[in-house]
Amino acid sequence: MFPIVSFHVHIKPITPRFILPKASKTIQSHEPIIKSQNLKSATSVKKRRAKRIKTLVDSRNISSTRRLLTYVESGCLEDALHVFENMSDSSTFIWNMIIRGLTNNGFFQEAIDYYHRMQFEGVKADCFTFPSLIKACTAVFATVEGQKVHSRIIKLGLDSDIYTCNALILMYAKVGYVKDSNEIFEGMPVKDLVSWNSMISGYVLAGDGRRSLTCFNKMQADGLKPDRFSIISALGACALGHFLLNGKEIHCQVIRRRFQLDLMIQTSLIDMYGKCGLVKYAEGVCNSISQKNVVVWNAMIGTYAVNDKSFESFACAREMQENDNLIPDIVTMINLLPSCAKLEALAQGKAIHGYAIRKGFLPHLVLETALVDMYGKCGRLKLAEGMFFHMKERNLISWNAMIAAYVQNGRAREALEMFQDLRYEKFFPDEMTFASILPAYSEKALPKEGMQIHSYICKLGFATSTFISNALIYMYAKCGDLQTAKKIFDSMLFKDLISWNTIILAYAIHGFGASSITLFSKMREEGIKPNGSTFVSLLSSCSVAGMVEEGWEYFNSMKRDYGINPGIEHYGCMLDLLGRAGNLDLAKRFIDEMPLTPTARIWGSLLAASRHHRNVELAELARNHVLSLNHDNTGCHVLLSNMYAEVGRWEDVEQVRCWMKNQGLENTIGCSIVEYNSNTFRFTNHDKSQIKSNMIYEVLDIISRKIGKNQYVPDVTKFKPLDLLKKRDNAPFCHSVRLAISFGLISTSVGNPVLVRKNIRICEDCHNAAKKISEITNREIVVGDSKIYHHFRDGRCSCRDYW
DNA sequence: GTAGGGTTAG
Repeated sequence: MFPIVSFHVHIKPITPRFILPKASKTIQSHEPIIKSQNLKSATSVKKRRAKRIKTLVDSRNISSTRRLLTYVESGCLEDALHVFENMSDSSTFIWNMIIRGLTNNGFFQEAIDYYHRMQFEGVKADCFTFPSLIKACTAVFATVEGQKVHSRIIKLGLDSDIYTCNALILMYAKVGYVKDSNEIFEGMPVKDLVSWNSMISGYVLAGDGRRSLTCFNKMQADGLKPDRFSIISALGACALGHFLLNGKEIHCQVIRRRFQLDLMIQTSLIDMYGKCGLVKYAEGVCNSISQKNVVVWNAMIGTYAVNDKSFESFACAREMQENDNLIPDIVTMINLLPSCAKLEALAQGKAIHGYAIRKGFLPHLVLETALVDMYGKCGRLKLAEGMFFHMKERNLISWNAMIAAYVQNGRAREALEMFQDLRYEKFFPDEMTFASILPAYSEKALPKEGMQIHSYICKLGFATSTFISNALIYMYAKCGDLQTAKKIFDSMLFKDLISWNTIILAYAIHGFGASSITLFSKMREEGIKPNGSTFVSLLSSCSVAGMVEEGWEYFNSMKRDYGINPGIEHYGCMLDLLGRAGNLDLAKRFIDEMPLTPTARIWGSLLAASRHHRNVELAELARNHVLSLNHDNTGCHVLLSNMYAEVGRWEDVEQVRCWMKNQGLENTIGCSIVEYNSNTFRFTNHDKSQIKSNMIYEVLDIISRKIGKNQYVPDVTKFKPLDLLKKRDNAPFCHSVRLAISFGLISTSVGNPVLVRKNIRICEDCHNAAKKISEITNREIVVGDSKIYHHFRDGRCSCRDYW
């Protein structure tokens, strides 16, 4: 398939979830990603042509002005500049020539600089100067410069010049001031087809597909016939807003107007169908093109990529090289990288990176951002960081990619720091930023911090977005504020499947299984069809709330009633349920018989069940499987080590600890946090650093005496004296959760629940203590551990003592 | 003798 050549790329073994139904779609490991002949850079045709023209022009006796014009028109910029700098004449005409030459050859800032020089030298700009100059300002997003130029145009009385206005329309739309574009457009005394096309295209540039189409229709109502430019832009609008019906209408128009052989229109049609999710239609258009160019192929590769057809996108890239002998370009790379990310095909991704370096594609803002994204999604955070921090130029999208990479790799702290840093840059967060950062808040924050980010979202006007609301529901639920999560859900104008899945999961996290099931019924009543994720939410809910029978019923109904094949996540939830029921043999058999390869999560679930039912042998087996999968899940090892300690197998404890040390794995330091007066208070075990420390310990002492201080210390007779000492150092009496609960009890008013968040799972001793504390203090205590929320009330916990 | 609108991209 694709890029690169000088070495063969091997794709990593693909886990079952990535195998497509058709076996023919697999990538052959012996196939290089990019063919070798494509590595040879195309000899510079342009340079040779320029040389020819120069020889021709030099041999003739023509004026400098004519010579300048010829050089500019043939792209011989160096020669043009040389002639220009040696000319004695300094007319507006020759300045216009040089500004146009610079702009058309991509030297935008230089074009602006020459305009300044022109002003400095007192040469008056005219209506021919501005279109090229504005184009240059647009290209480099020189908003302020563009506005100054606009004032100058008004002063010179050129603001009704049709060419200049058309250029201004595009400039304002591209730099984010589409209202100004519209004002210019509406104020034009005479509009031509280009003016309409500029406005249609301007709305697309501004991301407003709906207004673009309105403009397209208005133009026709005004009696103007759309040309190929109008159609290409209008198709862009349909692609942007996923307006399939409008897109199809335009396709009909294309056929009626006999535009169907226009390659650019065909490309736009592929893109439109691709973005609207109609892959078959896109393929149809693509197949009808006899002479495809790279852009057509790229549009098709992009279509497959956005429609989750990663293998097809690779196959398409191969076909482009093998059948059409075309060389992949930067856009090909950019379109393929998401497919690498989807398949976690790191080798392919690296091969593309290597190819890009060899071809001299880097540095390139979009390509580098796509690489950050790919490395992040393939779990290579270091590579993503290396890419991002070495980028010469970054925009909001690159920042979003890096923030998302941190979040996806469990580094919420770094993600939050980056989000703070963003404020020091010239960027304002957009929808994507919030969608990426909210999971980090879900991981780390408490309700007040969550509310702060929520109000920031409202301030920037993103609160009505379904996309963002879904992320907010999850964040509030994970922060412990289920009520606000539900409030947001209820107030949403448009709820999609993800909204329903999220609210069902929200209740699952808090152990309210019955509510999850009620919500599922409501969802069905509203005609929303569940998907695989819905069942992950539902089965988790059944598992957390101990609803074993209901869980089995939903698991069986997936395939039977909804045609959904259970995935590894569903098997994981069922295993949690079996673990809760206590039949470990059945759980083990369930793993042996399941049709998918067990993952670390599956073995982790068995390990948790073994811990709960004190089966050390099975726990060892589960941990060995986790080890064989090369998974660095610290929790598994700590769990086993604790089990060994509980039965007094101290040598084994030491062995696990030593092994962890050798592997460079550190035991996560447990900490619990409580919010009080908008401040977050953090406690570690035996913490005495808080201001109210004395009071906290006094309260803890009173409580402990009431619930029986030694009641939950494991049987000490099993311990060796030295180990007993060690154990006492870490006595559950002073565990961070209890310190946090004590602090919560004295700092919150009676009647309100005490909310504590913990970074690791709650231990059995503290779980028992929390139940007792809720009983004797008559307070609701809510402890969110790394997986679920425990609601302690009247001596009972919502998890029914299984977690 | 000069100028403006278009395809694929995170």
